[in-house]
Amino acid sequence: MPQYWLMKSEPYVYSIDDLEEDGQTHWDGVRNYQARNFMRDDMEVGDQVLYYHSNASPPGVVGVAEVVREGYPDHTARDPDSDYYDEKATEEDPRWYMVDIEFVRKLPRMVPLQEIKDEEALEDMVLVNRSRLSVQPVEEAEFERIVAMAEEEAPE
DNA sequence: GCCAACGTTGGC
DNA sequence: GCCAACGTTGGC
Repeated sequence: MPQYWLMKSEPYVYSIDDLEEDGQTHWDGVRNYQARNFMRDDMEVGDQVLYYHSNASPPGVVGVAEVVREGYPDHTARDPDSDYYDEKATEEDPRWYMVDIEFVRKLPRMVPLQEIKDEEALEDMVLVNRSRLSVQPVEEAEFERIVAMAEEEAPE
């Protein structure tokens, strides 16, 4: 049984189209402990990911990806030239981790954050209640509901 | 561009 | 270990 997640990316930095073009990518640059722990400890190959565009207008879920490599050290933390460099990261204690994800598909339409907020079945989503977390768990029913919403017409 | 929410840092 | 200051995220 796969688990379900939501991962945020700013489309100007790395969009679903970029992921489609690349096929797969390292999810580097996460510098939040809670998000790191999910990647390091909980994500498994085959898990399904809702791909979310943050800082977009409107923000929302745009596609699906899949975990293809489980947590391993984020090498950008030890690269002084990287924007994500962290002097406290060492080989023995890498401090930051990433996973690899693969493009699965774009949804037929974006499901905007506002629609997610308006949907009663989604009121417990982490996205709605703790908006800052960039890697977060999603219930299977929530995942399926959002995918179903993308198959439907946008509400008036 | 503003600013609220919230996570992290560092002085004590 | 508390908590004020500070920095970042991300919606609007």
